[in-house]
Amino acid sequence: MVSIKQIAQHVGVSTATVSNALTGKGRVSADMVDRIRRCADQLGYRPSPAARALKSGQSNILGLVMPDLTNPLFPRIAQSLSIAAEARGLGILIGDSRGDASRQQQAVMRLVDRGVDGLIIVPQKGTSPEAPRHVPTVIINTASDQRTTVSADHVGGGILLGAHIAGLGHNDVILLGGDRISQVQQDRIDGMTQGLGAAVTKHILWGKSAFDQLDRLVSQGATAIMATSDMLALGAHSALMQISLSVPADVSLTGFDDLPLGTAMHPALTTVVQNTQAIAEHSLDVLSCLILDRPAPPLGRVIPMHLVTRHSTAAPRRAANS
Amino acid sequence: MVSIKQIAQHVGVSTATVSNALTGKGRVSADMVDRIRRCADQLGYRPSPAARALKSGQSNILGLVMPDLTNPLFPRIAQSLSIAAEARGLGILIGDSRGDASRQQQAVMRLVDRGVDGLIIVPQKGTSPEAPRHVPTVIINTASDQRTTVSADHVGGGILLGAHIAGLGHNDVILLGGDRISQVQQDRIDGMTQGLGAAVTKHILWGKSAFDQLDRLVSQGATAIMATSDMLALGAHSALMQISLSVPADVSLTGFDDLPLGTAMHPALTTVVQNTQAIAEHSLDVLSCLILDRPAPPLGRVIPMHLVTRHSTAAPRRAANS
DNA sequence: AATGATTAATTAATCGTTTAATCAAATAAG
DNA sequence: CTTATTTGATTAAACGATTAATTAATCATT
Repeated sequence: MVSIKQIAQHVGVSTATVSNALTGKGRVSADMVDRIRRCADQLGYRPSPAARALKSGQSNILGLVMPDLTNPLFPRIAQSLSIAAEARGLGILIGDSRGDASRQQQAVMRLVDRGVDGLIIVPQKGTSPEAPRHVPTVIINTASDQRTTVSADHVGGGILLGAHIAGLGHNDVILLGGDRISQVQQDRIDGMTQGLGAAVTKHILWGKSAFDQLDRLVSQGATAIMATSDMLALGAHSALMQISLSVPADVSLTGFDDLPLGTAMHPALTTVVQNTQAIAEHSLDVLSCLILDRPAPPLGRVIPMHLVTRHSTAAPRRAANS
Repeated sequence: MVSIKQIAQHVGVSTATVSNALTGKGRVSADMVDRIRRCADQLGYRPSPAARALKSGQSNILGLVMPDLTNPLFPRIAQSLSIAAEARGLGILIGDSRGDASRQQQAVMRLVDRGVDGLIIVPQKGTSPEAPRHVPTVIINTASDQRTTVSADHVGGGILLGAHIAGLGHNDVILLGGDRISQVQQDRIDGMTQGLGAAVTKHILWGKSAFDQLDRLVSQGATAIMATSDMLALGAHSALMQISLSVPADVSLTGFDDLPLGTAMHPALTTVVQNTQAIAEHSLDVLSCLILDRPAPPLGRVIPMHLVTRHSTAAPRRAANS
């Protein structure tokens, strides 16, 4: 590999001058800069990241810890972060926390040992990851998580959906959660509850076993099902079809997150999107400030979600119990 | 941060001795090793990756370039790679090639500039990424791609599915591809064609507009639809339901890749899984050899796929045209 | 007891880059 | 014409770890 030393030799100056010329610091005459630049890219010089990291104490690399990636939302966040990081000249080292909290902790440690400048953690549901004191960290979870610096407004998203469903005239609704240990899902349920308003009857069910109760509840008058994720909504849709109920004619259905499958299924799913781009940008803004020890990064910011109305929701066939 | 130098000072020896004691090289007395070890973890010493990388010329970091992550299979590969890499003491730096070939090329360059020891590239469909001469690279694509060192056996997977469908007695089948530019999908189609055998009538359709033709082809006698991905299969399923055809009673349906949505939908999708774990392991084996300049890494290996029979396939209602 | 072999530690150089301190030459000011 | 000041470069140290070469001390051998 060609180093600054070789350039120095070629041009006949000291390495310090080469460094100064290339980084634009110190005093170097204009035409010397020119000669050095020319020589550098003629020789195909690429600065050594290791040497820079060693000298500066900064790797320009961030660690990203993600939960099990089966949920297609996480890759989207990862991608947004990757794009945003790249724009800031930062690299992203991935760490998988697959499964339990202890592995998550291990992943954090490994990344720190690799010399990352900062960490972005999307916690396992129900866990509280801890980063070493001296490593700047941003946690992306949900607003009601006290430690969180950045998150989508899951409650707000729920409100949007709830208001939409209530606005269509539904007044007996099933709320479907996947795992009650997840604070995100709790917040979504809370939001939906708020959005629906006090007048609407609500049945909150958790887990896949809930599918079995759909039949009974619908026959007792429920006219809409609101799931805490698109995937769950797909499952509910399948369950409904088994008992010959159609969406949205018999039952309206909503999801969360706007996954690709939401447009692949029929009817296309009414759902709520989070602006992963904005979350990524803001996470990095905060993290950059923390790393540079800059004052008062705007903490606890919440990124609004947006309603995507498609064809899985409609007015109820007739008012059920009122 | 605590360095080797501070330990040396504490214990009252030279840094060389500390280094030797900690790495187990050179000559150090047993109890000196003990004292140094003790002091090291009392002070909370963590070796500097930057310094090591500078001295050794190896970063122990691999670059992973992935196409647009909307396809949920890629995260799964990323996760498998991440786990396999970790077991080998390697880190993974991600690069997003979102969209076009030129960005993919940029992503490769950026990773190389960050000093990765090697690259793993999952190419954009229809592109030929190039890594700089001196950077060991493994490409994960499909066996018919000449440059590829590792891949799932997409043709074999297709054969498995084709044989399964033919074995059930179907003899008029629709093959559904998403994008004909993708070599992977071409191979899958080829495999399915082979697996079905010469006696079966095949209609090959590409793209989402193909959904419109399903009605006609089925009424003309087609009894099964085989898609090149689970997502596409979900789309087909929705299209079928719109024209009141049920799966598998009226039409059998198969996918590819065993995505989570395959079990969320009803009936659960018959599909084919790739062993991402094995692909990851083998990729890293090959890459490690290339990096260490070891001889003859087993090239062009193909990892078999496995059939997952669920409830979206059944014997045709009655033999259509024979 | 003198020589050689072995053991345990140290010295010093190195990886590639940055940067504070220094220096010589040229220019400006008195 | 001497004294400041500015300019453009160099020297040398530093970042943290590794390692070949070296030295000093211990032990065994004849």
